[in-house]
Amino acid sequence: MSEVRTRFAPAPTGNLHVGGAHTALFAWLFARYEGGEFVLRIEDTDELRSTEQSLRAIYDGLRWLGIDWDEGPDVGGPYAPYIQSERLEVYEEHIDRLLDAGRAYRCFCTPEELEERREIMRARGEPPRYDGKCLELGEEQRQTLLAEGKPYCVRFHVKESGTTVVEDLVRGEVSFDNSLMGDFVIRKTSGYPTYHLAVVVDDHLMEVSHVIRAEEHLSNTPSHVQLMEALGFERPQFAHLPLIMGTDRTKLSKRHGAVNLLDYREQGFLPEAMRNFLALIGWSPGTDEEILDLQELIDTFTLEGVSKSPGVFDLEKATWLNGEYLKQADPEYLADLLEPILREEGLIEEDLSAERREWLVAVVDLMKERTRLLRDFVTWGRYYFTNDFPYDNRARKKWLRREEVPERLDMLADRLETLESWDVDGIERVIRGLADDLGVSAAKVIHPCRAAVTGQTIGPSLFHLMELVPQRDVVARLRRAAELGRAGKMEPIPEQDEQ
RNA sequence: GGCCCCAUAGUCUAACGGCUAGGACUCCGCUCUUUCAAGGCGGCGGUACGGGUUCGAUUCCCGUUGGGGCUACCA
Repeated sequence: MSEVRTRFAPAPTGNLHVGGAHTALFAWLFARYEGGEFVLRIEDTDELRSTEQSLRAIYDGLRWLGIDWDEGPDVGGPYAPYIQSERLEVYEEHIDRLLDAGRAYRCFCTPEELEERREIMRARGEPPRYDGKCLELGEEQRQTLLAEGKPYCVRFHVKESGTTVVEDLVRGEVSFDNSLMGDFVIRKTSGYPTYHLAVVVDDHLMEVSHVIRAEEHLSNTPSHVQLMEALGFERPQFAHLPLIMGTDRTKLSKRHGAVNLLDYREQGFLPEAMRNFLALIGWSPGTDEEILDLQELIDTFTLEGVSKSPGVFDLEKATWLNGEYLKQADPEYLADLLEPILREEGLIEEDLSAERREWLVAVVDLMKERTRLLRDFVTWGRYYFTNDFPYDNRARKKWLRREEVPERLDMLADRLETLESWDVDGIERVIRGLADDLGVSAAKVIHPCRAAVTGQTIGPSLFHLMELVPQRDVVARLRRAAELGRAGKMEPIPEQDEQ
């Protein structure tokens, strides 16, 4: 009775989007914090838009974030099945009960008629709700229409007066005027139940204790409550979460670009960072802590900490947070995540030898301090993997096009070519030695060398980075840059962004 | 239009009537360093507005404004 059971009940239409993931995360965290159960239920009562592919995307997305479910379509459970299209008889039964009790009735109005009448109501400035036409149907007319085989849907007859009060754990008491509600459809002409009927029946049958969902459902809740009352169900607790909005302050949707959770995996987000970031939209642990691992999230999550106002999905902050996670991450782990990405870019071979793998881990360890997304490894870190990298304009302007540079690069190439031990100390000795012999500061050699070897003016410690690039390649890069410089081919590229 | 929700810097948030409204992202400056997109230090910037209640309002009440959600045989 006091057991907490929450659920995430997505419609398998399209990808798991960020908003859905946010809702799922909160419902899951609450269940975990309370030591209760978390159920995954698939609401595919939209027969036309539901797809198998979408179902897989939901599984993938949730798993990626580290959200697991105690009961669900794939794992089963005591209240199976967990896919609504497989529970049709259950809904039918409840619809019949409402029909028998006179709380629901068959409606023969066609969509066209409905639309027409709604239009009229709108024109008159009235709320465009169902006018109750078929409620007035006499038994005889009903039988005739039925006998004619006229298609119908079933509508729930809402209370005509009074108010319905919803007790919400996030928002407090919210009341709705019953006279403003229209009789809504609970069984479509197709025979499928609508969301409103199915959600109410399933939450009851599956003994969901806390209905945690996004705020867009708050307005539907009085309808659900009336359905529960008519069916004699006990009310669950409700908690309506703030919506996630795009930067234009409307509900995050396809229009905003990347709303598919898994797109962020593609972009190089770590799941723990995305999870942490999502948790921070509309919730706060109440302290200044912002970087919270899974266990900390579970330990500190409460509904009291959930805010009422919607939050904007701030990609900048998500990226920063990801960078923080990257810094702290185990290089072996990051290398695992990076391998497929690098392979896809053609930057590493299919099978990594133990030695190559070790090298990759070293590259990751050196770079992770200053990356924010895994993808940064293939852009900023491209020079570790291939000699085919661009020279950015800063490198060109500051060093590579300068007159004295080519000669120095060649001298450095000559000395490095014969270096016996290709390691940090050896490399540093050669570079500083050349600077000494030239009577210039070390920086005057270091900077051009970095520009020639990486194409950039910034990056990790030069000596450490060079150690990870084959000696032969470094020498070749130095000579190539010298040659291009002399040929006047190191001028800044106009169309390239210079900052 | 109707109903419902919301309102602390550009963004995410803390403060649940009582210190100079705290933290984070972004931006800017300084600093360390061979470089910075990393580190360290610092700075700009906020209680939407108007009324109440109160000794005292970010906080409570009302209104205004603004934003959002719902208004489907989608969920």
